[in-house]
Amino acid sequence: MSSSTSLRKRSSASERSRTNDPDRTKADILAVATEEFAAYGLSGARVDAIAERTRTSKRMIYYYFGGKDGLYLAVLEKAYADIRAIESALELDLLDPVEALRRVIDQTFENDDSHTDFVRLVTIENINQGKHLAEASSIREINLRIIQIIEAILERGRASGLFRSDLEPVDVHMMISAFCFFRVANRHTFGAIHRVDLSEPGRRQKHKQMIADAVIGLLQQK
Amino acid sequence: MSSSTSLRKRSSASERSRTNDPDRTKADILAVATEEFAAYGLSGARVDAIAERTRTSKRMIYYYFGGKDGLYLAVLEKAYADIRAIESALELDLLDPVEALRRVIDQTFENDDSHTDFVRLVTIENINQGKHLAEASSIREINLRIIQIIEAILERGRASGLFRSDLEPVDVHMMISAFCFFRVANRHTFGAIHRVDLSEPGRRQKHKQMIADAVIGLLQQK
DNA sequence: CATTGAATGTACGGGTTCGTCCATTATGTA
DNA sequence: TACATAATGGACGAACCCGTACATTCAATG
Repeated sequence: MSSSTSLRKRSSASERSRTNDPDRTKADILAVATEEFAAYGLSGARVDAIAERTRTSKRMIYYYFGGKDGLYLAVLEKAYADIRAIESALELDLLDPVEALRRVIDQTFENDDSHTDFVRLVTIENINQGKHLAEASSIREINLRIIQIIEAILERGRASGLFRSDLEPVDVHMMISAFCFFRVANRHTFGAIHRVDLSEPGRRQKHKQMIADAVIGLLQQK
Repeated sequence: MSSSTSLRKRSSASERSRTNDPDRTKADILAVATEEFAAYGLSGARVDAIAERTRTSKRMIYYYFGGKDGLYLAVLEKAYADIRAIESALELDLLDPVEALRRVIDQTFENDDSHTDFVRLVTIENINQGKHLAEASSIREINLRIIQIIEAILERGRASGLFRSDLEPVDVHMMISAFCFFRVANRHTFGAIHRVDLSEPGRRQKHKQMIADAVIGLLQQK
């Protein structure tokens, strides 16, 4: 038993001596952890399960992230950063306000729809009463961008008399987010109860149209 | 130490012999469990913690509900039943379609806003991929009612030429739910990021007006 | 009032899960 | 090359947590 262990010592080429690669190790852990936390929640996720699917060992999780909570926070920060990076890339200055707003809504819709992990992580953090997010100041900064974008659009829309002026950017953002987020976050219960598949392409398109029409229509009401 | 234990044997009047009351025991467990599951989620909830806060012992949880999962399912069913019972009581036949719809939206808004536990339980069940809800056929039946109510309103609205006819009741319901639900479910993350208190009365009223105007406006678009 | 099943309480065991201790190897630097 | 520090692995322990075996009491019924 133990003799066989002592035998394999740099014997085959495949069992090469280890290579230190901190960045890759961290990124690897983070990727696996994102899946695990998104799938099972904070309390449901298992540190051992994450470690197993990793190229490295559990020891590294504690070495780099301090523990389960630290890892969870890192996952959450990265998820927000990735999503908002996409939104920030929007170039809307040349479009008329209605078209620009439609573009923002389209972007949010597609983001939530294609980043299920992000939606689930945010949901989980809300179950956790946002306690971890409160410590992550970086997340707040990242999100100010989307508000600025909407604010600029509203400004231009008001200037040309298209939009009403009693709605704040943050409220408009909430409305858009609510629709796009709910479709993904509550997919399971809503789908099971009403026997509809919210991810089906046809309904997907319909909903995107609905949301845009509703928000834009609201802003144009006098 | 142990002598004192043997001493208290039907000594004081307050330590009366036990009284069997199955209904009360079940209801008691259910109430405590609702709080625990809503607070910590399915995997985060602790059976021992529930038992401790109960008038009875852990043994009774397994006696009446089979186990943690059975208890969770019972909690979920009761939560849905309670909410939809309120909605079903609406009397809308005499109102004009727009007013009736406004009444439905108002009801949904108030329900989600005042039943935080319900919102959290639904959220948790979605994190759990709706696997438990799929087994609870009762929940589906209960929810058909709200769709029927909306359908009737849409019918009348179309008949008098007020509403467009290309929106299904279930989509309208989703739109209403999405907004009302998100306000409560994502209160923590959204509030922390944008520094707004979504439960503050002023914003609450504003949001109620917004969602009603948006949905009704959408239905009136040609 | 005797009996029987329903209802309840206590104590505990087996498995799981987080975090850490100790040892070892890699890599940059003097 | 020697050394210091960073990076990694394996194994283990202590706490936690779910579920159950066993014992006991209540209440309905003949």
